[in-house]
Amino acid sequence: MNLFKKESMKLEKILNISVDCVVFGYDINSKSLNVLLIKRYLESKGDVLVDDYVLTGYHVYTHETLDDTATRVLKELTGLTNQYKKQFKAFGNPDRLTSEKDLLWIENEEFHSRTITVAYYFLLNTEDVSLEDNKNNAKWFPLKDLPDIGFDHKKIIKEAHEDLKIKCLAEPIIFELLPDKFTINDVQDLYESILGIEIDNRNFRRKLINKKYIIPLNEKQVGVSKKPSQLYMFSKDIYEKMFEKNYLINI
Amino acid sequence: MNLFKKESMKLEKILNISVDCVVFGYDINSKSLNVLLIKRYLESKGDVLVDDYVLTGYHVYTHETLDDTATRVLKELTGLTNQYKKQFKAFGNPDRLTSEKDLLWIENEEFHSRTITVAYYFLLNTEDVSLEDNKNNAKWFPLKDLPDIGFDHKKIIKEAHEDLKIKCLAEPIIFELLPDKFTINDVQDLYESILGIEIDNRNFRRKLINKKYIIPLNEKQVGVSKKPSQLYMFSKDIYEKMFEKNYLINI
DNA sequence: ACAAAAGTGTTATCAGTACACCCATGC
DNA sequence: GCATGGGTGTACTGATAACACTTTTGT
Repeated sequence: MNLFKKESMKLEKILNISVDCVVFGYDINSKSLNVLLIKRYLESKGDVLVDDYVLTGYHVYTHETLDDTATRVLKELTGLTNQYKKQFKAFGNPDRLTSEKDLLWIENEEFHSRTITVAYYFLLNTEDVSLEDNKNNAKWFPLKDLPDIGFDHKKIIKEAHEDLKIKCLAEPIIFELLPDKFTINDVQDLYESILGIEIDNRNFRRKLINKKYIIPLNEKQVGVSKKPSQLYMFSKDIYEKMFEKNYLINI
Repeated sequence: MNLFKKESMKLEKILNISVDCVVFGYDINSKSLNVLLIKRYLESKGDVLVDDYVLTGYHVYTHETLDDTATRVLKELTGLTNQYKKQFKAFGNPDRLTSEKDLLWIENEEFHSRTITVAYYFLLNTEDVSLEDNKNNAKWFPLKDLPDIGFDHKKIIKEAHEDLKIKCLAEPIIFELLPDKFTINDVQDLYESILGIEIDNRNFRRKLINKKYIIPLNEKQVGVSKKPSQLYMFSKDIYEKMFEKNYLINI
């Protein structure tokens, strides 16, 4: 297969199947768990017809896996690759794109109103994303304070959040939302943001520090106007070697 | 919308989107966790071209939710409705239906080789299913001893099993695989089947009996040639009232 | 010296684990 | 009376939960 052919194949979109991405970004300074949304705006003869936000997503190409579609969509929006990615659910209700606004919007687009979307979420920290001059008017919104959202994307975000809640209790994916070097309190704040609960600091500290894959660094925070705290890193290697599948039947 | 219209709409298939169902059935007598598969057989001029098993599945209709498709597929195969159902993953690799056998099979069928399938699993007990004169040649196979399987359905079964393993540790879905009245040892045997581990009987007993939603009945087994054991039932009501989301960060 | 957040210890309770024998029943 | 699986108790260990004050730093 020559390059030209490969390129031309790549451009065949499947018109009724898309991938939508819930991009979670943690802002360590404001301690806010955010979602990256893009602007949807349409006006006609001075009337604003559509003015809200949606998830980023795109058609699946004929010769592309679903995972590849998700990776491509994230790259186009943020420039990032190799972020944690999870396919969590497909959404395919016949009425999912049939509100008045959605139909208006779809008129100008290539995709069907009867589209099934495979939803992914990504985990990253907001600092890694530059939103300067992005063509989509992408913007971070706190999960707790979302704007007006189009299609069925509010539901998709909600289900992504539910899945994240469960998953972050069972696997160390929380570190995907943090910078490489973090403090114990950062991790606690983030758990509290995701789960919406309060955690006892002393017990949490002890528990986390006892994990062998949480490694203290010979470094402290700099440039903070308070006692600088100890920095740690997460070792995926050590975690995987331990293979800590605790078969606790918690039903 | 009149009935005729509704009926005719129902028959519009989406040709590149399907739902596949992994039907898990527990056989309490043989203590075997089984999967329900249907025969795929094709011969031409005396040559057997295709002879293996696949999951049951079907196209999504245009005016149908994904959940409804799954429910319909299960009903057509087993006559059952209202069984536990979980959408666990979408499979959409471009090469998922492109083996030689699969292409031969698809020739006679209405669906595309580039089909995306949304996979569900169902939980039930084998006793509830009658396989007398079923048109699909459906048959139970132990998960540990599967036959030759077509399409990418072996992978789908494997991932369903992984999801079930995780989910049965976190939620009381295990009782969906058992009859209404069961013994403590039944539950233990089933956990052992699903997880592939051995569990200490005394500890397991204590743990389970202490759950408020495990209710002892004034009944014992009958017709067994040994000491008949105490029967219990699971109370979903009590479970839900307790709302036992133990936020244990187990990472 | 003050503000702000970091960091620290003890006790009580609960849950998990390891382990071996007697019991009730149907045949 | 014997084979079969049902059912039982204890001691140890480790984890969790509740709880309030001192320390370190930058300004």
